[in-house]
Amino acid sequence: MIGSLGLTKQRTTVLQVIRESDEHLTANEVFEDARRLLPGISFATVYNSLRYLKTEGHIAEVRFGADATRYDRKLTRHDHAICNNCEKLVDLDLQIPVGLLTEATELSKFEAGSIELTLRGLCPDCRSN
Amino acid sequence: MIGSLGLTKQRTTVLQVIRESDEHLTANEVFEDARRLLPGISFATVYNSLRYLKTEGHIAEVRFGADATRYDRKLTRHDHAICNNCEKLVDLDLQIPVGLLTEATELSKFEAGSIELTLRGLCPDCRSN
DNA sequence: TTTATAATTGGAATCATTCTAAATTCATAT
DNA sequence: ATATGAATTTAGAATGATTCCAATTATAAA
Repeated sequence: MIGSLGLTKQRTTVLQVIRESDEHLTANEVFEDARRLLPGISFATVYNSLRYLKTEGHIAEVRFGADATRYDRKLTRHDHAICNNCEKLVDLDLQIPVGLLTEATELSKFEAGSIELTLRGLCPDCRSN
Repeated sequence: MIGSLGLTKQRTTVLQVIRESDEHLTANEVFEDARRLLPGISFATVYNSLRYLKTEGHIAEVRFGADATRYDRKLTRHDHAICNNCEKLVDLDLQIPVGLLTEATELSKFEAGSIELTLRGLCPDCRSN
């Protein structure tokens, strides 16, 4: 380990890949990119690292629709818009009214962790076609 | 077909199973229940029926976290709360302010379809333990 | 250094879902 | 009623994402 924080070079590489990408990468895409930086890295390690980085709060997991889980460097709260046609996923920063959060907490009786809004519709590309 | 609407007895059975359940069932759970009502039904047909019923708008699909897709009889817009600990998923009816929808549409440049809010946190059971 | 603990590896295993090809059922026009 | 073509169902194989496992290697602590 490096710096006694559990950040091995494999994990660091996986984290770097996610941080340097603007996309929401799948585990497979992370694997391909990571292998370019660290040729010997195995698929299992990528999965292990993703799990580790997620529980440590370094990355976030996004999953919508039918396809694979995607990973995201963005750690601040944010929302999503997903295209019903091409499945494109974009980030969105909305200001969620406090009242909505309290209402959600009261109705559900949950102890609130995070709140997130998802807009589904047609992305600009799919609108025009 | 029955009534020329594509509602075969297999599809009707699948729909009935979903309508009679209070839970968000996985395809596998739907299969098990459907087989009790219609012993010969196959797994593939359950999947076919789910896809059909979904595109026809008779059921809704819910997917969060890592596990399998779940199906839902509820057709009106609604929100969700998910437990970070036990993954329990509950329905929630919130009134989403119009301003939030317009803001989301403007920022994303999407043509709005639906909007949905997700609260993550600890469910009542997991809170107390 | 030895020793214990944690991480990595490659491959096998699992699980959800889709595909395929053959058999069956259905809708429609005769 | 019957023939014909289209849609549906079926069983099982195939795929794809993810996890598990046992063996090896690296790391941290004594």
